Amino acid sequence: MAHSLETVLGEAVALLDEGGEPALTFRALAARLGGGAASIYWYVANRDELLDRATDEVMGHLLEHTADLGEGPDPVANLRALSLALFDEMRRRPWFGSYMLRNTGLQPNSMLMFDRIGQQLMRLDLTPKQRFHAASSLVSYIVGIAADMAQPPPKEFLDSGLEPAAFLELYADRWRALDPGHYPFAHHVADEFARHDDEDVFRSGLDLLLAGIQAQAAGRRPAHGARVEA
Amino acid sequence: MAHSLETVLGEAVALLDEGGEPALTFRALAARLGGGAASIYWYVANRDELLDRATDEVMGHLLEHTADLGEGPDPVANLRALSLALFDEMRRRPWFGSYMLRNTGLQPNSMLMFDRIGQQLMRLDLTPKQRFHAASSLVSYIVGIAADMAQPPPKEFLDSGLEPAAFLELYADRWRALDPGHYPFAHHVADEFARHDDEDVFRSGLDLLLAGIQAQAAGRRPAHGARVEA
DNA sequence: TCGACCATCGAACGCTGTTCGATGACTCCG
DNA sequence: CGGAGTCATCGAACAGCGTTCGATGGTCGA
Repeated sequence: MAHSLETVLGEAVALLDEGGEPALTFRALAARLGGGAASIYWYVANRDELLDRATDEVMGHLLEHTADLGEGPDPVANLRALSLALFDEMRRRPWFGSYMLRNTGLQPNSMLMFDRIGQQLMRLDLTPKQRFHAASSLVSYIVGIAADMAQPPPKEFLDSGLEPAAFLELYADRWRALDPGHYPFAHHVADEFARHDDEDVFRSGLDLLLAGIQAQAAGRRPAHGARVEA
Repeated sequence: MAHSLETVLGEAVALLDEGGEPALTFRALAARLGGGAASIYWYVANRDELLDRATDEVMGHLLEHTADLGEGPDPVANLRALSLALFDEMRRRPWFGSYMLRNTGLQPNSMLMFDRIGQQLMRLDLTPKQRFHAASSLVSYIVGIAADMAQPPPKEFLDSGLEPAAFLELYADRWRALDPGHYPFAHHVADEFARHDDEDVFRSGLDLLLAGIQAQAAGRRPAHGARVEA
């Protein structure tokens, strides 16, 4: 069968989309491509490189689709838009976030995304060190949220067949069942947890970071227009 | 051979400390315990549960060693101290962070740590929703940094035998070799990257978040004593 | 003394990533 | 036209993995 690096990566991404990281198997991928598992090694040195290239592939597409997101007048708004685009992609592909930050040197598109974030920070009045720290913190935060959402739903959920909201409520009940003496906070926020929306949580922490960055740029004066609510 | 859940988890943690997650093998663990691999299944249902319990084990020890870290007068300072304790543990055990947030229901100690963070937030003048968002954001950020540090050093490094600082400089050179037109930010912060210290970066983002939280508590007035520099 | 339960064991199964040598197709050069 | 050589693919095999199973002996209470 006639393959090509593109078709290999394309099918690899499809496999990842369908079953997550454990579903990406050389044999399963070979079956899709209509050939033997050994053939894949012609295009890729090992499974790690396959994963790297697959994630960089989707990062490349994401960069294309968001090419215009850095051109707004407000750099902070651009950072928010860029971060939300990453969040959307991670919601679509839970496996994606997990491999986002292993910049093993290859992964040029991940590096490009990092640079895009940094370019917005260069438009703010910050020191290079502040900019480097800000970019790193933003990426780490995004990846942290990604790792959270990448957790596969416990099989209790898959078995129960409940709606996500109902399952969340069931989970909140488990919080409420804890000993209030040892877990006062769990009780305090059980309701919030039951009703929470992942994107709200993401936006909230993101805005904390962005407000802090903007405050730095404004020279410690209170930031204008920075959303610190919610 | 006579095992016990404690010795099993203890040796599992030792194995993880020595070789990271891939080193934790049922056969390797059995060899350490002086028995067969199948015996481990008496104490643990499968490898996932073994990992969960092992991480919860070290989280338990961490909770003990930091039991006094929530008693300071300033909740924000307590949050910083708690976060730094987690950071230290992740630096000591790179594998630890990766498994910190899979709260599959078991993992009572991870839940306890989450609650401890929340308890400090309960001392701040925030809405329950704000507190839930703040706790989630803090944990996500910490985990994101953890994921970053959990990346095994590329084998180029292990082969070269260079000092970490020298290797970092070599990496920075690679940034400097990129096309400045496509990667302006990489050039802009290459020096910072070469000299950066992981803990500084962590503290920086952490302070952004904490400053934002404190600003929320202060009702949008500029926060007192929140470190926004660096 | 007998049965029940606890803890452990060796052997095996099915799966994984990966390697190797062979095999055919295709291109280029004399 | 013919042979050399690279390209791409293949089947088979290897070592390792998590996991299961049935058997085995040890320990305890009745």
